[in-house]
Amino acid sequence: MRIDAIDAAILEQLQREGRMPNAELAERVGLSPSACHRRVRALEAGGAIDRYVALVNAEAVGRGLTVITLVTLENQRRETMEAFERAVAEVSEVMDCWLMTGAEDYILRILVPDARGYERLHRERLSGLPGVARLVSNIAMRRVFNRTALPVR
Amino acid sequence: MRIDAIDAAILEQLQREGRMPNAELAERVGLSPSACHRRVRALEAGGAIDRYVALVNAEAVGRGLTVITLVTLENQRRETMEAFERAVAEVSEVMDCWLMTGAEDYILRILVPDARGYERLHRERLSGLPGVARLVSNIAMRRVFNRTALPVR
DNA sequence: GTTGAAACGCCTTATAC
DNA sequence: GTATAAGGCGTTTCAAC
Repeated sequence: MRIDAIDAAILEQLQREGRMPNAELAERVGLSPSACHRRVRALEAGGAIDRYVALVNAEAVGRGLTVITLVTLENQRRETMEAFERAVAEVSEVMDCWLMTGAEDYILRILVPDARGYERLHRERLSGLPGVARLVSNIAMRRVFNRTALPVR
Repeated sequence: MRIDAIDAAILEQLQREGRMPNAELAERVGLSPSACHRRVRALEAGGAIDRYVALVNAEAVGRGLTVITLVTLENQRRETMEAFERAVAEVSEVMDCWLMTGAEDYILRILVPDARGYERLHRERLSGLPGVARLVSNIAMRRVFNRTALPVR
C-alpha cells in the first residue's frame, strides 16, 4: 500500500483527533470532502488505519505507575517460551510484551496503581509465571513524554 | 472523579471502538441513550477520556522495528537531565521516554523502519544527545502482544 | 481529482416523567 | 435513572464534470 503526502497528512490529523469530521479533515489536507472521504476509506480498508479508540487517562482510572520489567527465562526452548507468552498474556496489567535480543528475553510494560500494587502483582502473578528465572523491575519515576501518533514519513 | 461499574464498562467499550454510536454503546452497557450520553460527556469533561484517536498500523507506514534503548547520563544534575529531555523530545522516532529508577536513567521506546534505520538514527541523532554517557540498545524481535486499552477496575 | 444533491443515521438538546 | 421528540450536523452514496 502506497502512502503519499496527502495520505500522510490524513493519518497525522486522525491520529491527533480521531473523530474529526470529514469536512474539516478535507479542508486541513487540502482536498474536497468526497475525495478526502474516499482516501480515508482506502486507508481503513488497506489496514493503514487499524481502528479508532478512546484514550483513557491512566491516573483517572487508578493506574498511575509504570513498571518496566525485564524477564529472563530458564531456557529458550520453544515450549518454555510459548508457555510464558501464554501465561503473561493473561495478566491484564501487562500492557506490552516484547521478545528481545540482548541479555534479557522479554521486556514488559506494566501499569499498576502504585508501588504496593506492583509488589502485590509481582508476588501473586508475575513470580509465578512459568519458565521465569529472573525478573528485574524498573520503576518509572516519570513519563517524560509519550507519543501516541506515529510519525508518517 | 469516581468511576462506577457502568463508567468502567463505557470506558472499556470506547477503548475498543472509539467511534461506537451512542445508541449502541448505551445498549451494551445497559443504559438508555440519554443517560449513556450524559455519562460519556462527564467522562470526557472529567478527563477520564483523554481524547479519541485513530491507531495507525506501524508496518503500513514503514515503522516495523521497535528498539528499547537504555540511556545513562554522565551525571544526574538537573541541567543535564533537562537538556537531555528537551533534546530527546525532538526526535520523532522516540515514542516514549521514561525517567527510571535503577541502574539506567532513561528508557526509550523507539520506532524505526528497520535495523539500518536504527543504525542511522543512532549515529545521526541519538549518540549526539546532550549529557549521554552510554546507550544500550535492545532490538525487539517480536511484539508478543500489545494492549492499547487500560484495564478499568 | 472536483462540485452538488439527496438520504440516512447520529448527535445533541430539550422536553416530561 | 427512563422515554420521546425535534433540529442540525455529518456521513455516505450517487451523478455529473
